[in-house]
Amino acid sequence: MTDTTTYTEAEERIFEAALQAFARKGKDGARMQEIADAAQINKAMLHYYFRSKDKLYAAVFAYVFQRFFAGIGAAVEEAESFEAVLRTFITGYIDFLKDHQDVVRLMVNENLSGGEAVVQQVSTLKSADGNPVRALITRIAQATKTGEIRPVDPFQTALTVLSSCIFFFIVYPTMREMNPGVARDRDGFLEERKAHLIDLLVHGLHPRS
Amino acid sequence: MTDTTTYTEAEERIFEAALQAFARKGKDGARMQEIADAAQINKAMLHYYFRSKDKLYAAVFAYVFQRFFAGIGAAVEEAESFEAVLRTFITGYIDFLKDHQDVVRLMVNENLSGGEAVVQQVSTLKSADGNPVRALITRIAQATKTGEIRPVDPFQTALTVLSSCIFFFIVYPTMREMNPGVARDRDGFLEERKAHLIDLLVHGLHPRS
DNA sequence: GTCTATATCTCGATAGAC
DNA sequence: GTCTATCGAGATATAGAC
Repeated sequence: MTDTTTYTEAEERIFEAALQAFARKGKDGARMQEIADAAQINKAMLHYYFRSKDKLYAAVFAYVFQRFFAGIGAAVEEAESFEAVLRTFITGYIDFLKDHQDVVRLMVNENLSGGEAVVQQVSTLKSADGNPVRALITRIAQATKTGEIRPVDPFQTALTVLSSCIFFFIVYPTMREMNPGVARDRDGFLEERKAHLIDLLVHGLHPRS
Repeated sequence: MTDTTTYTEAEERIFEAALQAFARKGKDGARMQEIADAAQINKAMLHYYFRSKDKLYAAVFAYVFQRFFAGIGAAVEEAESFEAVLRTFITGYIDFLKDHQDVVRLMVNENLSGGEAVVQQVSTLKSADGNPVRALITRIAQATKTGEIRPVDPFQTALTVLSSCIFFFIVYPTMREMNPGVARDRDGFLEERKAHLIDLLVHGLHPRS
């Protein structure tokens, strides 16, 4: 189930509709009928194309999982100084998340309900040796050895960076309610967020006497 | 629906069972039957006590919402230096989250499905003037003015601190899969996490020339 | 207050005509 | 490939005996 999988026009619409439904209501909460409606297709055709709800979910999740980590990978590649890595990563990943919010929601939903689908997908990353999280961790470890940054735990640091970028999109409804300014100028807030995170992490990781 | 609400013994059991079910499978995915079973009660009694699934969910969410922010509040109070605030908050809040993982899951689930229940609850915090997130933000703003820390955006900083503490618990299944060491010694990992976050943030916020 | 039995509805899935 | 009609499982909710 790689990225090379191709779909017909109808299947594409189903896919997008299913992603949106599963992301908002989870695997159990989503309804085949609403997916069919959103895809402008008959409900019977949904089963004709994807056999069952489980199979549809599995296909959508596999797609989302690859996307989620591809977004990370694209941001780590090709950067010289570690500060440039940090800058590129934070900017690139927040932009990616902004454009793929359903991807985040589905990933989180899957984790909340146990994450059984995650298990199989993780092995995909390992075997391909293209795990972008590991790439980020390795890059951090490298920078601690060269003295480019303070001696920090690479795994913890990577987790902190990811947390700080992703969490906002998860709790956006609460954020919006507590600080209406966030909703009034969402893009502006996200630009501020990038700057804040780069500033905080560069200072937090900078070597000291 | 304040904390002063009292419940009978049976209602307490229902409450705990419902929290667990809603947290793992969401409002739609959770089943009244499984809640009844877990509460060691007849399914009809569930409706006798709480009328409907919607009302049960509303009651559980209100309880969880208060708990979630009370956990933040308890950690901000009574600390002298800002570094002490940071230390107390991170230690206290991670410990709180560790002991109330279903609270996190339910909060996130609600946000993923639109967060309609959040709207009413936020007004509760505002009117009571006991919004602990605002307290944290105020404390950060204060520290920037006295020069105790660098001039940073208080809202962004508070969001970063919360993100870094909470996110791990949301994506734990994925973490465990990518780094089995996390599952082998969970408590140890969380102690490391506290130390890492305190270290990173203290350095990141420390005033510089 | 407690439980059994059941009404009512909704969902996933399929049969079968076209 | 496409659609209508429907089956059967399982869900919420309630009626009514005790």
